[in-house]
Amino acid sequence: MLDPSPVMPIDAKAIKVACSSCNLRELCLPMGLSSTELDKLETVVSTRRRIKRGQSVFSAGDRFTALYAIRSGFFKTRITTEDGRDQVTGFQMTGEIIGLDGIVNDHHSCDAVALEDAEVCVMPFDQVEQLSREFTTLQHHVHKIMSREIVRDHGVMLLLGSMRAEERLAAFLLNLVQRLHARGFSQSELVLRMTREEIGSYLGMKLETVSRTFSKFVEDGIIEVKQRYVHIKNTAALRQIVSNPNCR
Amino acid sequence: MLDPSPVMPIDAKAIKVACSSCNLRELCLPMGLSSTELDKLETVVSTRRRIKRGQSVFSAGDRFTALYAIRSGFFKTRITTEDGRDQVTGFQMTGEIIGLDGIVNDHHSCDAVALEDAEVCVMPFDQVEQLSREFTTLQHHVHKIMSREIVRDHGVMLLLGSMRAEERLAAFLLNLVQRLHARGFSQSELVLRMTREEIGSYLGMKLETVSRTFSKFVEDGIIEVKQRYVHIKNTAALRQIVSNPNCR
DNA sequence: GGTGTGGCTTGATGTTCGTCAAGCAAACGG
DNA sequence: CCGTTTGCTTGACGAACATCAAGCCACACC
Repeated sequence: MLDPSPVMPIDAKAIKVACSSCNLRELCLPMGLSSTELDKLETVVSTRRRIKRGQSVFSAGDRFTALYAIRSGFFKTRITTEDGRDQVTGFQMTGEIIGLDGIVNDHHSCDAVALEDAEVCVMPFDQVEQLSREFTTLQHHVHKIMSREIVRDHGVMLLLGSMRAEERLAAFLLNLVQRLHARGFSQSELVLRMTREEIGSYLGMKLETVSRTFSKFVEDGIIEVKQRYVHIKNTAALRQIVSNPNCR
Repeated sequence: MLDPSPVMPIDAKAIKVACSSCNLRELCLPMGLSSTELDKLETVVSTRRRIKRGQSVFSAGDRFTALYAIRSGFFKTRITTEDGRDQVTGFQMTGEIIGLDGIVNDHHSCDAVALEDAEVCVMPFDQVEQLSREFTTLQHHVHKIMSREIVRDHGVMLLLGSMRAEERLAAFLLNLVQRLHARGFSQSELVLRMTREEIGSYLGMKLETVSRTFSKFVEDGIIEVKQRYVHIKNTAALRQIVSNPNCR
């Protein structure tokens, strides 16, 4: 009910956002909302933040205040233990929501690092909660986003707990290319935004093993690799590898 | 606003539930709610279900209708792939909420199997959503429960992605005993409700390795094991194992 | 144009854990 | 009570992956 303009921070980086004209609205939080609901949502998503490559949107320990919708760019989320262990818990791209980990303890438990220059929409969580008390659609959508994250994580557990190196990498590539395709990119070509080491951390293997497995796929004619560029020549073969535990 | 009595199913297993007198209310959904909010919640949590050992509360593919609060008993959740792979994604005990995986696709993506005779409170999700539009506290609490699950899953990824067998089992035992202690049980003794194979599936190792690792801990005088019964003699040593990646 | 530097590849070797197999203990059911 | 089943333990062996090491490639920066 309140006009957002007077409370907007005077910040060169704070840009008025218009979800209704955002070309990500079918991927992002506004999915399925009516136009009046969209109008209200825009008062919540009032600012954007630019993140330079290597910088974090938030870090473990930071106070939780907002969720972030990725407008452009590519992120990794990562947890670190006191004893210096590191685990990449996910890679996020355009239209995906990050920050859900912070809700439970009012502080974030992981870092969200930009793997390339990026831009996010800031969604103050108390306002998201308030609005989702008004709009059933939004409420339900927020629940779905959280549930999706849980289901995704279970999939990663399956991968880490029961797959071998080749299966993991094949599943990883298929997942990436599928998500990119949903965003209008090629089904068969992609540019990795992360290092072999980051892939390895996510997949529970060492960077050397990641590299060797890439080489193996190239030898088998399944993919072409040139540094970060990957061309998937045989999607079916990758699927085969994932779904055939006993192919040795 | 509606009296629940006339719509209560006439079912011997449907018992009127009273969250306000439930001794789990500090663990379960009602946490932090005022007494008037509690009264309302009771109209939502109108039935209980008894689950026999080996039976499922829900299975992958089942239509999602409700969340379940565990009143008594011990569960595992498990996902299965078409090619027959199996992954235990968690073990749940008294006061914990299961079923969150079902929200995103209106169908469950995992099975929730009782590892002993159990009883759950059925919480129809549309009613939970309705009530959490009325009560900020409940809304926020639901969000926290989902966020907690996400953070927990990230912890499991860390375990699966970067720990070795001994570290995994040590972390697992510490986690179990800590959760049991929060429920009033011993800090040093526990009875496992799951088989070695189920532990192995959860921890991404084979049952033989689980068994060998138990034996190793026994040899080192860290624990005593008699079948499912485990006595932790040296909690510090277990912690040491978890937090010392380079202890070889 | 050299010269770092970070990221990647590849080889040789070692360790951890999985696999296969056998045997035992506890629980169950006639 | 005995036979059967299920779960657990232990050993021998092998496969998969980690580790260590060397060298290469692409790219940024003087």
